[in-house]
Amino acid sequence: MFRGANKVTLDSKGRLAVPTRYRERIVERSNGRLIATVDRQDRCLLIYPLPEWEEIELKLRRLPTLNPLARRLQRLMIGHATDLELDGNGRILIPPSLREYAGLTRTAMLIGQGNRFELWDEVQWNENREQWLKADETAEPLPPELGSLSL
Amino acid sequence: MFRGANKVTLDSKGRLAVPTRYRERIVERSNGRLIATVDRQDRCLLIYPLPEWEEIELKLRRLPTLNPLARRLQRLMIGHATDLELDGNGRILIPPSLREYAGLTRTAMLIGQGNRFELWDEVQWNENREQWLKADETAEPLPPELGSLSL
DNA sequence: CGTCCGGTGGGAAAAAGTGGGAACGAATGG
DNA sequence: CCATTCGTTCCCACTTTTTCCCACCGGACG
Repeated sequence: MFRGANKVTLDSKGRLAVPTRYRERIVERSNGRLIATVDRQDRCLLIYPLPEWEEIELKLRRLPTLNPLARRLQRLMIGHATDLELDGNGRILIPPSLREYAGLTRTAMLIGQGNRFELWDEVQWNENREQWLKADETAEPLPPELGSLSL
Repeated sequence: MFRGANKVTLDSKGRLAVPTRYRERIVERSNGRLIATVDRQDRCLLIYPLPEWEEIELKLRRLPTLNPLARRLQRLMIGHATDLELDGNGRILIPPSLREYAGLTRTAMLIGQGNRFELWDEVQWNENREQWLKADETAEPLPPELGSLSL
C-alpha cells in the first residue's frame, strides 16, 4: 500500500524520480509498469500499478456504451490512460498532455492513496488542502455512509 | 487493448501516422486491417481492428429491420464503414468523406477506447472534454450501474 | 573527512514522424 | 482507340522527438 506525501520535481523533459521507498514495491507488484490517467473531479493525475488499473478498466468497459454518462467516464479515464515505466534511474516520464491537464510545473506532490498515487502541482495541492481544512470547520451534516465511521 | 490520448497530424494527403506503440498490436490482431466509421452522437470517427468490427456489424445486422432507430443505426454505421490499411510507414489514409464528417483539420486526437479508437479534431476534443468535466462536477444522480464503482 | 546513495541534468544514439517525389493506374476527352 | 491528365499509392530521405546512458552534485551517514 502507498502512503504519504512527497515533494517531487519534474525536470525539463518531464521526468519524475519516484521516491526510493516505493520503487521496490512497484517493481514486485507490476514489474515497474504503471498507468497514469486524469482525475475527473480535481485537476490531478492518478497513477496505478498496471494490475490495479486493469481491474478498473475492466469495470469501466463493462458499462453500457450507449449511456452518455458511462461514455463520458470511459472517454476521460480510459481515454487518458497512459503506460509509464520506471527507467534505469527509477524515474517515470509524464507525457505533455497529462502534465498540461494537471497544470504541473517543476515542483509537484506525489500523494500515496492506498492502491494508487495522486500527482498534484504543488501550488494547487496546498491551495486545496487549505480549503479542505476550512470546509471541515463548517461542520456540514454527515451523509449516512460516513456517520458510523470511527477513526 | 487500446488506451491513451495521442496528438496526431493529418498531412495534406489525409494520412495519419498511427503511434508505434499500437502498431504491433494492430498487425497481430488484424494483419494491419482496420475499419473506420462514424459515431452516432458525436462528430468523431470510430476505428476498429477488422475482427472487432465484424462482431459489431453482426450485432447491428441482427437488429429488427422494422425499427426506425435500428435502421438509422445500420445506415450510419455500416453505411460509412470504410476499410483502412496500415501502409509501409505505419500510416492510414482517412478518406475525404470521413474527414469532412468529423471536421478533421490538421491536428487531431486519437483516443484509445478498449477495443477501438476514437478520432477527434483536436479543437472539438478539447471543447468536449471541458464540458464533460464541468458536467461531472454538478454531480448528477448516477445510474445504478455506476453507483458502486470504486476507482 | 570520506564514502555511499539518491537525485538531477545533459548529451548522444536510435527511433519515430513528416513531407515530397516518382511511378503506377484509372478515367476522360479527343 | 489512343493519349493526356488527374488521382492514388508506394517509397525514400530528412527532421524532430524520444530514449537510453553516463557523469555530476549534494546530502547523509559512518
